[in-house]
Amino acid sequence: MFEILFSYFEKSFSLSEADKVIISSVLSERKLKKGEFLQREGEIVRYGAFVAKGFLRSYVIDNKGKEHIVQFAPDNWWISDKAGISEGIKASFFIDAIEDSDIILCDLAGHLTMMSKIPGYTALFQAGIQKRAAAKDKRIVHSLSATAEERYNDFLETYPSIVQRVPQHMLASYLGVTPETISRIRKLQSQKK
Amino acid sequence: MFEILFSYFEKSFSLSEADKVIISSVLSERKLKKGEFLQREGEIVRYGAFVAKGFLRSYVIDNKGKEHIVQFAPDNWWISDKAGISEGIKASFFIDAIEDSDIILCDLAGHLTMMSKIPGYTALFQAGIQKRAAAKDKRIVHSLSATAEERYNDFLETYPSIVQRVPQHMLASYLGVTPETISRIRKLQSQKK
DNA sequence: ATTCGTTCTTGATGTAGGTCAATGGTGACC
DNA sequence: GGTCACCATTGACCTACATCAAGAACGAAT
Repeated sequence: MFEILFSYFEKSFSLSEADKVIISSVLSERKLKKGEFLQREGEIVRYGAFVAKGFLRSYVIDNKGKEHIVQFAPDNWWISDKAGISEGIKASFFIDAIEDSDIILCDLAGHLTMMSKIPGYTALFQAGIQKRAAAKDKRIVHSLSATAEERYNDFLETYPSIVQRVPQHMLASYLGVTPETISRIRKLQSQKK
Repeated sequence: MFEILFSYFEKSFSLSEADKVIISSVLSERKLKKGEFLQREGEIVRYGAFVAKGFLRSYVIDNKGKEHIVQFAPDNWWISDKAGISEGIKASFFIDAIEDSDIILCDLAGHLTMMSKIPGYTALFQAGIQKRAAAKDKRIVHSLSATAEERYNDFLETYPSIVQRVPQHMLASYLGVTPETISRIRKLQSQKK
């Protein structure tokens, strides 16, 4: 299972055998069944997770009892509560598996070890932070200004592979609309063509 | 002007005289008149900025020609295009001054120097990244799920000092509503009491 | 003092998308 | 194979907010 993480890393930088030893000694593996939780809101956060296979999501429940999906994490994505990995912090999200999943857990110690010993990791991590921040800014602006249909189309373009895999009420929850609206948008668009 | 930055730092960690020398040799000062730009969309980004005095904002213009404010930065805040400071990247935002402002510029080299020589800075920077990421997540969820009035009230609570200083059409732009809506919300609330 | 620009207010009307409710499809489990 | 959840669809109606338009209040510039 670490092999998947290795080849993920090797898309950005090369790993020596020694690096691989460090990584596998410092991280741990876990399997999640569909529906199983990695963390619940309010629990103490210990790990960030890399999805080797499967599909996770993070979400919050607002004061009206409604779920709002914050992030999808299909294969080869990282998911964590805060940006990066911290420790002793209360989780603000729920994170659970949408499909049976194999994940790799990274705690703060592991993160720090990799940061100090594997420069490529540090660079990748920093770049990831920036990319995510930019994506969040874009999502904020979009959710404030774009129509439901625009957001839907944008999601299709940006994450075509995700659309296939999530039930559409989850897509609705991510986009901040009702499932009915997604249904109507799809109908409209199929008629247009 | 560096004094303001120093005391900002010293709220989190202590600075030696040597640290202060490093900092002031590596950063630069600048004044902006109200309305002046620090950067425009598409320009090459060189600096993150610390607002010593005054008020900046960042915003985008969408394809319908509408402005959307991404961030406000009053005294003692940082503002930058991406999370953190990078170089040779095209700006995705406009950043300009809402009031006459004194700012301190930090380029990538300065950032790296401080990261390597001043551990307190590194810690503060990391913590800042996390706080911002969490704030953005909250804003995303809010903008997808809360009503205009809820978002307005939340902004009042979270940033009471900012509300005083920005014209309300900018507040509207930040919240993703029209100025008319803000006006009506205010009227409603003043009647209630 | 007067003009002008800018911001804020208020009203009338339109519309995107939410809510509610009924119906049909589909897969899991006994 | 039938029952039972769960999910998507569709329609009728409603509401929050946008849009458009017309003043009012304020300060800055001449």
